[in-house]
Amino acid sequence: MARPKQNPEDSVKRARILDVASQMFLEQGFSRVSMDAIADAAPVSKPTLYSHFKDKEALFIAVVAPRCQAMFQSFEQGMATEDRIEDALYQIGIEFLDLVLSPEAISVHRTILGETQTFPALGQLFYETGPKRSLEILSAYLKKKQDSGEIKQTDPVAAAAIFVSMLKGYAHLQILLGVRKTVSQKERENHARYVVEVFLNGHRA
Amino acid sequence: MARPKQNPEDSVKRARILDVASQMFLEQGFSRVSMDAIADAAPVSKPTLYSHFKDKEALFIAVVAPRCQAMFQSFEQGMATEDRIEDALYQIGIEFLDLVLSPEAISVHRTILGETQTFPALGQLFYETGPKRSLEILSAYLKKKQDSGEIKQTDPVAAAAIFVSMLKGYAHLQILLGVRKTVSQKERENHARYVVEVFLNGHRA
DNA sequence: GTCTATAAATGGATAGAC
DNA sequence: GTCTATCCATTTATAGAC
Repeated sequence: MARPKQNPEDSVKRARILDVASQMFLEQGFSRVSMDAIADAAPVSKPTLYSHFKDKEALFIAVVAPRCQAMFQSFEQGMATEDRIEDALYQIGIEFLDLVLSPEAISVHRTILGETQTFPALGQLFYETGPKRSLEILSAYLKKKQDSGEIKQTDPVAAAAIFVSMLKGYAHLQILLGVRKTVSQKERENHARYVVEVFLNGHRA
Repeated sequence: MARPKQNPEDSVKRARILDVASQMFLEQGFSRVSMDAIADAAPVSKPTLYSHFKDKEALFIAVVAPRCQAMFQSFEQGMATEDRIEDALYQIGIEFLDLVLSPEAISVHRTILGETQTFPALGQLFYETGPKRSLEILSAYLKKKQDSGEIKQTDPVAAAAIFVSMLKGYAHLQILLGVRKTVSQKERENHARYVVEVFLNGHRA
């Protein structure tokens, strides 16, 4: 973990390694990518590779962990809008869909699921920096709206979970499974609108 | 694919191979399991292994494909009940949860997601024998209820998708990620009840 | 830190005897 | 079909020169 030295050349190579390793791991999964292939693509020699990362597992974690952190940050910000609840939920919905349907997020999601058995800590990390954070933020928002009487008093966490689950819907699964490639902007909008409607009908005060 | 011969000994070994390969693949994923390990665990020699299955990929498909088919059959049957729609949806919900939260289904789901890049056909197969079938059956049911005026006229496929997505909820993701191990019967019942309520409120005629 | 070269182990797959 | 034994490519990881 500690950077080997202060040589500026280091960080360049280290960055290159992380870059290609990231791409390859997220594309092919942990087991199917060899350290040789990473070294060749970086391009650095294998001893250099091993001077930066203790072993293959360390490199994998160094690649995937920051992705988990970064991915959900954009989502956390767009939550502060003070519109009518219909508009706010719709906006949240669109942003959430843009996030979880992005090729980046799909790759991370798929890769982590595939290696959950091997790296249990990674599944935990992903969940806590991603889905769990989203749930906390959204449920806090819903709680506020419950207290102000705009929606019915129910378990805000359960409500948030159901909202997010509806949003993901079948499209997310289809893309994860490779059955379809993209979801058009128009589809996202229609879906988000529909979800907000069902959700609000189910939680009217 | 063609059975090598009619020797009764064959099918026994073949079954043993499929049995241990199934367990190992679903536990560890494709890449992490070696043909050596399978042969050792069966236990058969490697040439025997290769006499039954052309190569590792063929064995993997022979293991996973039937699981996809089998898993969802139980679900398809419980659909014919003629209760009030509240009760029917609740019953469908419970059965669906029992299916997708079972260790078996979780293993299959996780394994296939992990290997989707490598075996695109498998993702397709899983989707079509599993989620797609469920969607078709449920949406046909909802269509009937729409035509009889019990619920609002909307796109029945979208409605079915949203219902199933709510059912899976966060519990499914948490288990896939290894964050939690089980969901108690009581939790399933509460969740299903809540989902049915939200769904019906959102689709009242 | 970086390289070339290689160690040591394991992977998938097969030859040839029975 | 089944076995023992083995081939050959590839894997992770390191030694030793610069």
